[in-house]
Amino acid sequence: MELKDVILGFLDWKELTGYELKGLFASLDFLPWSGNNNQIYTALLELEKEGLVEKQVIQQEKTPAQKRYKATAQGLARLKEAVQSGAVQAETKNDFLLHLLWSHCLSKEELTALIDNYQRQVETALAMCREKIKRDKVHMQRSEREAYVFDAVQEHEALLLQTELNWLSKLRNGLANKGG
Amino acid sequence: MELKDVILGFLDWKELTGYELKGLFASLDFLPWSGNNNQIYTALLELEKEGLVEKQVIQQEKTPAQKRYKATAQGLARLKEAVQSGAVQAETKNDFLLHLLWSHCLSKEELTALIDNYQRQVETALAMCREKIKRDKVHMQRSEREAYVFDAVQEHEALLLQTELNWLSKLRNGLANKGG
DNA sequence: TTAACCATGTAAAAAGTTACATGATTGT
DNA sequence: ACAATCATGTAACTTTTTACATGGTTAA
Repeated sequence: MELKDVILGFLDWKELTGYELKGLFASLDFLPWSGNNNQIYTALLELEKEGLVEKQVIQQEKTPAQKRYKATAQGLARLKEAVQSGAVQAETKNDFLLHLLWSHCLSKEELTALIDNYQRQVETALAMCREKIKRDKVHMQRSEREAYVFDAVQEHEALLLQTELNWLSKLRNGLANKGG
Repeated sequence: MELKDVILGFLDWKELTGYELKGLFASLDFLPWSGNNNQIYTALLELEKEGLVEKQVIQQEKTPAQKRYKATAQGLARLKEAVQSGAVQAETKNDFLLHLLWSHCLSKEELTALIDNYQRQVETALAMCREKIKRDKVHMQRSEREAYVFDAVQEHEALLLQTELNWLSKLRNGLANKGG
């Protein structure tokens, strides 16, 4: 599933401007695009050229004009196709694993410090993740099912962080039991 | 930690050619670079220019000449710095989450089929992952500690896949309990 | 007055993938 | 014959990020 398909999903859910889409990409951590201007605005132009979205220009008194987009029928058709296509296997970039891989060059104390630091970092990330889920205003809830699914998607990240902490704890114990 | 640091780690462990490095990047799933020619050979040239690695050209009778690299003292110093620097928070690209996010456009049966397919895919990936760990010949074991750490790094991926299956199971139950 | 918000777009740079280019050897 | 392995490197392309460019409003 590429960026344009995800945007299509948002524009099927709600009429949105490029600026609002940027906000969504910035606030939803499970979206693997930064949502910078270049990505969003060029994607919208392309989607429009392909007839998958249509826009409505709204002139405002004090703030600049808005281009409010929504998905067309063809857009929705393409979205459904994308949703039903096979998912690409998830891939994780875990920088800490690389640090650990070459930790041979560290003393026992240095290695312990490395693990301690990372554990604190993950704990913080988990706390922030849970905080965000709580006070997040974005909710896809056109149906009870959609609301449930959206929660599951958001909880996914917290689960990964908790798994990381469990793995770290096991690593720490394993290293301690090996002695100095 | 960038590509050059990881290569430095390998060349501190063992003298290797670009070709052999390519093989390592292809076989170790936790390395977030494909290890294509462009990446490896240009990285090696740069590392050499910076004095972080040095090479030994070995002429062979039948196969092309080898350039066998190893890390220098400065290279090792840079590696240790990189290892001790703060790790970047892990980031996951999970395509299935995006499919799920817009699954609103699917019927109950279509959604179930989507989840079924993905579950089978993850089960296969987990089986392959475990297989690979078993028959893998690459082992960093300059010390007992390093061997332990290497195992932990390899197990990390299997743990993530198992977590994905647990999460899927919970999702499936949750959707079933909501009724049709 | 300084920063954040609103609102859209383009240009340049960096990172990553795929393809091109060469060429002998070994196994099926 | 055909594919795979060994061995190195470059060129073209795609994707992603960062920076440029503009400019009014609102709140601390």
